[in-house]
Amino acid sequence: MYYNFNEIEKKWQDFWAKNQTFKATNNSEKPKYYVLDMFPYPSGAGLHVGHPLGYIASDIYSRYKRHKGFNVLHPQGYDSFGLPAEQYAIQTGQHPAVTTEENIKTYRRQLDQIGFSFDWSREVRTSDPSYYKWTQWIFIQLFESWYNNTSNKAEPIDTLIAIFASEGNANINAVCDDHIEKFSASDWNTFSSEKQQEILLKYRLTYLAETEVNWCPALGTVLANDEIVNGVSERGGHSVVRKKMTQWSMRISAYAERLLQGLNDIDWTESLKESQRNWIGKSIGATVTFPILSFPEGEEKSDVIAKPGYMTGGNNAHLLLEKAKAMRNNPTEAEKILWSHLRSKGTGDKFRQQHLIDDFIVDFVCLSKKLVVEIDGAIHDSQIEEDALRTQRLNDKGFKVIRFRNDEIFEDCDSVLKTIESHLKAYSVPTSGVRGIQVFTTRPDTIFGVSFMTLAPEHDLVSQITTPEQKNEVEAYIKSTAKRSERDRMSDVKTITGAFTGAYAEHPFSKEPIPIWIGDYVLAGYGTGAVMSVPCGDQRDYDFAKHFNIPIPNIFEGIDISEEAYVSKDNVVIANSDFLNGLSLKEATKKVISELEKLNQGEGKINYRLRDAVFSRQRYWGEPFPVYYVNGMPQMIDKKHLPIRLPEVEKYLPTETGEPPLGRADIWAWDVEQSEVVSNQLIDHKTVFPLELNTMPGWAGSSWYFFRYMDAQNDEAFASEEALAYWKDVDLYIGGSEHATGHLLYSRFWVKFMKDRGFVSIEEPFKKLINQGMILGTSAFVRRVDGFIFEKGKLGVTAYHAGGYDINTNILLSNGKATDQEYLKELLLKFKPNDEIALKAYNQILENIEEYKITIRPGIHADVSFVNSSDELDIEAFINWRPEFKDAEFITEEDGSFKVSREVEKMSKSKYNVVNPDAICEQYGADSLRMYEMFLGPLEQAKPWNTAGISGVNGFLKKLWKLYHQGENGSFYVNSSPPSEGLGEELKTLHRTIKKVEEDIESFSFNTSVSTFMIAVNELTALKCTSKEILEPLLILLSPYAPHISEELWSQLGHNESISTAAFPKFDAKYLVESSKKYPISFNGKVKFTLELPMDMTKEDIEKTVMAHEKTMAQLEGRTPKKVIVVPGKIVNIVG
RNA sequence: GCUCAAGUGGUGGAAUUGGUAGACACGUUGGAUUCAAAAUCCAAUGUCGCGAGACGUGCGGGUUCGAUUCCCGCCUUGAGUACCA
Repeated sequence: MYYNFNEIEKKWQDFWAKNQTFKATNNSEKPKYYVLDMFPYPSGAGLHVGHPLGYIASDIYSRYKRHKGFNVLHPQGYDSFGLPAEQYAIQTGQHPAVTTEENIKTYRRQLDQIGFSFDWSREVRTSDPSYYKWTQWIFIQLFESWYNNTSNKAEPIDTLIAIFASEGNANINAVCDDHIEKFSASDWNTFSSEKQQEILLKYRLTYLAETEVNWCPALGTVLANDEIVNGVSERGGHSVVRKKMTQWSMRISAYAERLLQGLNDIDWTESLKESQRNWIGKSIGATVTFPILSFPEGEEKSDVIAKPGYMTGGNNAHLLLEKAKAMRNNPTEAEKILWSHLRSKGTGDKFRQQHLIDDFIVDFVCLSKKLVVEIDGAIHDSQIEEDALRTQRLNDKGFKVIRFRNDEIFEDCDSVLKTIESHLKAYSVPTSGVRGIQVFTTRPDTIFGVSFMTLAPEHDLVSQITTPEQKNEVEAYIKSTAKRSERDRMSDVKTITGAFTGAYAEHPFSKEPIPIWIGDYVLAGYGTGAVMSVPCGDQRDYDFAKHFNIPIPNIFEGIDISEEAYVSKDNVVIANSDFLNGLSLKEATKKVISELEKLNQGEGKINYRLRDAVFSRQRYWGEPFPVYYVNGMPQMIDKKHLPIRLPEVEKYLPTETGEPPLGRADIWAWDVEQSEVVSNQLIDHKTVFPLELNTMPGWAGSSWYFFRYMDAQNDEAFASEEALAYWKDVDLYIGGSEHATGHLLYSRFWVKFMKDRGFVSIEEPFKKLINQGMILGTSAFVRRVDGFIFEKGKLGVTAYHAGGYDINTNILLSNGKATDQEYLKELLLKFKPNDEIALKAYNQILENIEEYKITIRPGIHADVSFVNSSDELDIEAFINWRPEFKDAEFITEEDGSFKVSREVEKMSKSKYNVVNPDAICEQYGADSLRMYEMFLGPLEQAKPWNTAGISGVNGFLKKLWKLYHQGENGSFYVNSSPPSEGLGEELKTLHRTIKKVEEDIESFSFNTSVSTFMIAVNELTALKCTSKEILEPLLILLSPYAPHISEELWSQLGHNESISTAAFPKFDAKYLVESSKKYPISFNGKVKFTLELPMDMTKEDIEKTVMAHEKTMAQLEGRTPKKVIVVPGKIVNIVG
């Protein structure tokens, strides 16, 4: 009987499926263990050998844990919403559900043939309505929650509404939008429902907000940063513009600190934690507000006008403006007098008269300092209450109101003006940053080193502050940077660009004017989109200042900044900084923050880089939102009507008007009376309303799927309380590091949220996480003579230069020829360059040809399936595949073979180096594939695939089979005789193997345990071991790695039950006790010979024996050693 | 630039606490078996050297009786990140 792996593997895969061998139960006496693989997307291309690496590792661990007596949950499913299926649908018109179903079938077939111990009864698919019902449900929970900073957790929105109704929002300490107006309880209660909803949206954990996106009009879609190359879309090369869109966002920033702190409690690799830490990007510093000194062109462009929201808007404002104009033309006497003093910057600041603010026409206003001056006639005495309300409203808008009586102006206009001037002077910039430039800095101590400000070109203020003289330059600059993607702008450090706005800000302390520049090294999305530039302390600011000839004041004592900025935070002593002189970084920081707070121009602040996550996608193939709109306000559909199913559309493209694909659906409106989705034609905005047209992003479904596996069929809840309480969290999670800042951060966020709201009891989803390294492909290249490259000088050392020239030939060189210098020189003579300059260089090179190394380019990718393990190309197959080489000249090796050159690259279709596991399973079997993938090297390390090596593990399995088939004609033979004295060596081998394999699995060092099995089988084969006492436990050790052959031999040993739950053999150290040790005897640390001595020999005896040995004498040649070091059980070293 | 890994034969890699560097495989070479091939088995295989021997874990130092392992400096490669103000 020979080892027929195809038959055996099929047999046991069927057996496992039929008997549901790996079904996990939700209640068990055994301890639980949850092993999870990262959610696969079922792509159309199927699996290549790189994909199963992590699955094999997790499967080995799962099987091992079962042997160790755990109730193991090891599920699998599909993250089946996603772009590729949608792209395919757009191209072919096929419904993504159909292609997804097909792809899943392929995946399942491929996974099954590798023999994974998944509990398929718990399979989930994110695109299945019974699954996304719960994704929608969680979305609603997020919508109905807010983050209470005081309790430091998410709470139901009802608690917030209750507070608003009883005390307004003054004392709320919540994570919310910036610049929320203050309101009282009575305000709240008089607000319209829309107004209340609008306010609540600013507090909800998922909310609608305007977000800037990369919009590609031609594709009708939003692109990610890395989908844009050189300012145009990667696909198609269409132009991309930055556009504001209203989209759902997730307030993940609320959890920044907890996401950061949580990293300390989980067993992940340091590098992974580090990238999450960087992503969260906590920095401690201060916000500083720099007032803007000049609003050229008057303040018409100030935010009062720029944000029409400040007016009542529409018809009303239009009427009021007319009225204001009339009032302006008919001033009262007092107004006339005061205006004569205020106009034309009589007080130093520009005033306007009869100006419209909100619903009010105020007498005089200085917009830049937010000061309203009202003159009250006699009539005002009778409307004190109305005036108080008016003042209150204006205050809410940030204006200060001062009132004078008519007679005050008539009697003592000077003192009136003085009062006004003192108010103008006292005006301090509100910290909201509305009237100044707000920046965040981690180095507030360097504030006296500020010599300019830099705004991101997209900053809102830019258009408002730019002077007419600078307008052209600034606009041209903005235009030129808009073309560069965020990534381009950030990676290109060398090109320094920028423009001066003509405006100045005021230094908070020195009151000096500071020029305001714009530069694309400042990014709008980070911090406040503005920087206080300290050229002496920041290299980017330094380079910018040098480039534009901006002064570089030095504020560091004893530091030379003539060549570069002093960016170090060590040994800082502040100088030239007024009240900060002589202070250290720490002292100065503390001092400056307290001074800023006194001025109301800044405060200490902790900043996080983590931005709220955009949650809308303009796609078809994703979860629909359970949301409809009433008067533009989003409404959640009641949980009991979920799921809201994805509607049918006739095409998967955006609509002609640029709406997402769901805009094409005919039946996509919500009837609140019937509680069902109905035809769009019925929309009347009374009982039938439009539904949300965006869908959810890929990470929605994958942020909580690990809970669904605990109770995958549950209709009543995303998982039952019992299941959640039993399985708790994932004990071991294996997957790629590419999810470091996406999936792994978002899931942690959702889990923390779900814990806050009491839906789950855990704070972190993944206790231990391992990244498997990528398996790389070994590409094959057919080398074509298309030019020569010359390298001169010491290769590998710094000094060498390369040159070369191109030619066009259809000559293909076998790799041996292509690397043969003599041959290449011959070839060189045949192909002279055409142009004169190259010819001259060519002749020079020929004269000194010995000094050069000639190379040619790698060549053309050949499909690896045409190449055998000795790198020989099947020329015929190659020509059939690439007919353009039909007439090519193939220069072979001396023996007539044609060799390719090899290079390690990412495994990818486009590089023709993909190896399909199907072919491997067919030729060598799943057990060989499993063992070989592990044998390749450490799990976490990237390594190249080379199919040739698989014959080694395949040979091992054959050898193993033989070990159990030492009977006549290779029949099964295992001897169950009791252990005898002769079993000593065999027991030693067994127990050494048990020890090593157990240690290796526990430390995820699977590659070394494969070697251990090989050694064990080699030894047992040499010992001709046939004893059941040895061979039976050996199978259990092996079964996690090679489950099929283990099951087969296990059943041949007479077992009727699967090997999968057999208890793991117990290691017994007594079998490994050695009586003697072969000591390496070294002289000055170099081993010269070995000497076998008893283990129990004392140090002194060892020394004596060694010194007396003839080989020692020979080594010493009569010298007397200075010292003899004896480490019992280890080594002897003789010095001297 | 920063952060984190990693540099060991022709190749993948091993050496878990400082103690015989190169386990285990692949490949290569030679041999056996075979009509032949596949498969299988045996032997050799770090480099230089006929040999004794010398040299060898990216490079340069250091600590130590002894360093792939620890320390300092540098170089290279890979991954992540992106001027985070």
